[in-house]
Amino acid sequence: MGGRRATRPTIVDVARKAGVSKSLVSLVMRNASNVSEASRRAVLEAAEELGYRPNAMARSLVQQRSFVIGVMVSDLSNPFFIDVIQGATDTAREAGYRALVNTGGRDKHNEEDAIETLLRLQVDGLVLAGSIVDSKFIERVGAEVPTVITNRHSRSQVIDSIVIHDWKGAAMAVDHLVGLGHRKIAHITGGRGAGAQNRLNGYRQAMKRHGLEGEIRVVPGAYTEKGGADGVARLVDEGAGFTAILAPNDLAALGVLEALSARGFRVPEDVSVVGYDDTFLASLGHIDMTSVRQDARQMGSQAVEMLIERADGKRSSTNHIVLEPTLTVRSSTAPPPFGD
Amino acid sequence: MGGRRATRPTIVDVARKAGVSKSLVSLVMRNASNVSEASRRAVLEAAEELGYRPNAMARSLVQQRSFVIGVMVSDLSNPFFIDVIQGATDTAREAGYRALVNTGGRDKHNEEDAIETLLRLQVDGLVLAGSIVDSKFIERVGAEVPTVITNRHSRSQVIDSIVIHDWKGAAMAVDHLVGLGHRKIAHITGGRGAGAQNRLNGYRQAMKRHGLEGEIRVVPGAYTEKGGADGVARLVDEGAGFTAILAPNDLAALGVLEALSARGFRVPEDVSVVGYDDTFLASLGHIDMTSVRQDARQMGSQAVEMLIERADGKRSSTNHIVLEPTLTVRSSTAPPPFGD
DNA sequence: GATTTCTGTTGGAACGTTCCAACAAGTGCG
DNA sequence: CGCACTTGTTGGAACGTTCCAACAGAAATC
Repeated sequence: MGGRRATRPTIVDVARKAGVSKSLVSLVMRNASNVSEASRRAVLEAAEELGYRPNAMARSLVQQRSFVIGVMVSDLSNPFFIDVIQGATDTAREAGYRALVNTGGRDKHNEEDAIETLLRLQVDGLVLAGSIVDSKFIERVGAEVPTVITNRHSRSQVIDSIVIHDWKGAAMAVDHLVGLGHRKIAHITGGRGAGAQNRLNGYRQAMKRHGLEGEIRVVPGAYTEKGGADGVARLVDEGAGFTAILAPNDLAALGVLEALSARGFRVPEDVSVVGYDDTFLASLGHIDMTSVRQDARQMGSQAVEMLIERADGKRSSTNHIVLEPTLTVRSSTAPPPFGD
Repeated sequence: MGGRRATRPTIVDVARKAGVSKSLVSLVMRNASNVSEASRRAVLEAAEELGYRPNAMARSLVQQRSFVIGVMVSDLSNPFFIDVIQGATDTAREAGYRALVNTGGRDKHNEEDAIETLLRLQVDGLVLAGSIVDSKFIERVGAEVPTVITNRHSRSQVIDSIVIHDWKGAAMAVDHLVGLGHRKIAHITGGRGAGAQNRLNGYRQAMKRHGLEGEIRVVPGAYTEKGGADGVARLVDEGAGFTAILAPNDLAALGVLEALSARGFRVPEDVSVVGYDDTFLASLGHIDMTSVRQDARQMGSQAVEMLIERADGKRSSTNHIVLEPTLTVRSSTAPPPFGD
């Protein structure tokens, strides 16, 4: 049962069967123009019968191009990156490339390993989505193959980058809350997560701009549910009041919601909450949370476009792109309680 | 800026630089045993200096093995499959293989295309996670390369399969609810989704087994938030009472929760809700939902193990594995309201 | 009718590896 | 000392494709 798998037929087998040269088979498979109808049919028929499938490795070996774009994504469990992948995949497909995903699981060593694997497979371009590996490593990689890094600020001369303006996103959230009448707006940070530092700065600046310098409240957190919950615990322990919380991302915001309700705070009546990333989590009916929207799909898509430009030799200068965030307002934000 | 990328150094360049033959370089790179310390060092040094990186394509071409396992996942936005990928990736890595992910986005044509791409890359094995392509197509694929299909029942003589006992999972949920005292247990189905039919059958059988044949209530739904919400609307419209709902998966269950709360039902005081898959969604503190647990990671892991067994020629019989679900009880289920 | 151009086809070199049979230089043993 | 064995190294063939210069035959041009 199952049986031995026959070795796969090669171009030579097809040629023999169709009674032509292997070169002609090659031409037919790439549907070149100067092939007679008769030969074309004979070849296709033979190929079909044998179940022939071109060997992409042999092909890239001689062509020196694989038409594969590697996507190394640090953290698959973050819905944000899933969207990046989808954008990259679709755009690659439209351009005649394929996107292959490898994951590092937020472990530096595994990430390097994943990148190494993709490089050995001779990918034509590399998207590093939220990678945590050293700049030095990335720089070396970029010298070998067109590379775009996302969600991480870069000044490299070699690597293209594409980020969403974290600073501005945080500021927009603050503006929204201030517009609703809030003054006591606290921020739980994303720790050493990608973009967290800029979001923090954006928060600070915006508070100052609104003359709320004295109300700045920052507690350390992380890009996880627990990070958000811990942040709330800290805020409450410290005693000073707050009427709104800016979380570092959506997952953390969920932790915030949970921790608040456990402590008897109602959202948004007592406290307003703003998430970040606007992943599907924020849009779940049961949650329906205001969140800073980052267009992850667009990000993946544009990253691939940049790579293909480079691969085709259409560009040799380095691009650092900054996308604009927007704010998706939902029902987790409202004016502060009376008297605050 | 950016500059022209030099062509990559090959094994011959390293050999020349180190003053040895390319064969010896090859041996060093695969760290073979019979190499003198002196040569080894010379080679490694030269390789380092040139930034040499073995070309995996050339290697697989001659070895007739790529040590790559392809994972075609139909729907990246389902957290369940993300876990399957993680399991597959980790297990592959431990066994000296790499897992590369390609996605079809729930589109039949794109899925076939994704599979084709992986095949042309000469993967040593293929995991089809929740694929919706024709059995006929899959059967042909399986004749070429070791293949495991997950979450889809198969009787194939060629393709291995690995599923979780959907029938039993649904029955466990019913048992749990009956144990709490429920009788009016409704089921919202997953439509044509993978495993949905079996879950439905499991529900029916379990109801009968408990002598609740007359209480069977089934409404059509889908594996989406909307599917769950629509199901609730239907149940309410139809008028007959219910004290518990078995959703077809977690996402749908979230829709159920939302629709219930919009209609003024409290969970679990008025209605108990059970989800399916036990993804991270169910465990979110804010949601904390009882759900039928399917060990997705284990599934991905075992799929890869089966592939490697085949690739190593250690097995030629076909395996159809059925994993056991368990029930994770959380706070969305409780005894029915008094009097029901 | 000779030359040029076009059309369709071809065999061999190349891509960057691994495999393999063969070898030179030691090392051990009777 | 002669022989067998071991250790370390080697060049060439092979993997399955594409590229390229070259070709034969037909069609077009003078």
